[in-house]
Amino acid sequence: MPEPDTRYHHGNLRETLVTAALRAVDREGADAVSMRQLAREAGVSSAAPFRHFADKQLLLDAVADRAAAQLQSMLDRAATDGTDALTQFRAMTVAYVRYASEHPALFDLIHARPGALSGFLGAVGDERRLKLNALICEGQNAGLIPEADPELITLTSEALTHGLARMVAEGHPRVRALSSEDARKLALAATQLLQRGFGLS
Amino acid sequence: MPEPDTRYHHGNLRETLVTAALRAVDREGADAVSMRQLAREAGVSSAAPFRHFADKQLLLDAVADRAAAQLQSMLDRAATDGTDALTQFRAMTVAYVRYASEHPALFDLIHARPGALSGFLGAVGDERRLKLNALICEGQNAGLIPEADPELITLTSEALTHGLARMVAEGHPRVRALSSEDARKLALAATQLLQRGFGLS
DNA sequence: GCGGCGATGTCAGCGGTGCTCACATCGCCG
DNA sequence: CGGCGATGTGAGCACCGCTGACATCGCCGC
Repeated sequence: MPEPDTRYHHGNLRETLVTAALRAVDREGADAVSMRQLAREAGVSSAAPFRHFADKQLLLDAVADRAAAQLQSMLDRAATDGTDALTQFRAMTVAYVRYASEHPALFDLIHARPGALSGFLGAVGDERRLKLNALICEGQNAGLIPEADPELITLTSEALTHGLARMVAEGHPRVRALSSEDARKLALAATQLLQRGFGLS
Repeated sequence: MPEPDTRYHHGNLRETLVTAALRAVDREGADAVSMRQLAREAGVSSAAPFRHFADKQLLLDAVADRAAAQLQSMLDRAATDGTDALTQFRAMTVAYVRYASEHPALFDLIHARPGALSGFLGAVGDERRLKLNALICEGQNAGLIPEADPELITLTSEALTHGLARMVAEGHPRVRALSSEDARKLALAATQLLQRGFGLS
């Protein structure tokens, strides 16, 4: 018994596959991973993975779920950094863009669900939107953000940060990381949007 | 001679391949197209396409170039609609988001160049940024847009419109089109950004 | 305790893919 | 008109996603 934690027949394959696939996607992009290669790395036959994932897309979905959870936890953690709404917003923006910069392929995968509800209708998008909305209302009550339709402000700031993140992620696929100076500048720009505020007349 | 415009051996294959690939990408996504399938549709052998494109990526690059040209021409056309900078900006935003909504897979492809300069460093991004910058300076001179670092305003509006476009494109992959009402609303929001204006203190 | 049964893994294989290489064919140019 | 380069062909390689029949393992009820 070389491995104490290997259960069942050969080990807990499902878990092994997901974590290996996540690393592979992160390093080489989503369409560079192959079932057969993952099976080889896990030391099982090429057909074994299909006992756990009916097809490749389902594996990628599982990877996307895990990546989304990672991102979400980073956002949550970032939101605890500041006390007022504005700095929390800024921290979330930085974290979001930073994730896109450091894990462009995973960031892609999260928003690339081909089936039904994707990126902004999926879990991450919803939670993020809720949090942003709450922050904006809080900021308005504190007088930090001008009065205006909160829905519209939320939509706009969401679009702005997502656009920044995508621009960074699309820059050089998995080459250049965002300098912390650049990140600060971008976050500043985004925050300015809220400070100035705007809305339908 | 059934075909008068077929030159050379079998016809002008290169052109045929690019247009067929463009339609295929638009309808079914980039990784749903295959060299062999395209060859079949063109009535040539599976190896023929490789006389014109050393590998699949180069074909997709050509398709992306063509799509980018399409998009660019729509943006140019949209920019002639209005007289003042603000309405021109709004028209460009609508056109940009509309293209992303109607051709999500092509919009993806344009920004997905894996090699060197991609989306925002490529031709479309540059021309768009230049045009936006010009519009903003023009708007500032006309007093329509508050004085502030034009570079920063350009970056922000670029990110905002790109973010909106991606959110729409990611919504339901190639299912739902953007209602003209929604488009108007989004453009309004983006324009508000400029009207209010903002910049580094 | 043990026998059966479901979950898990194996093997061989199907049709598809990107891509290559030796060869055939065509048009143009000297 | 003859040769040559551009273009298309056919066979084939290695890989892929995925399938079905079969083997093996652990657990659960008898």
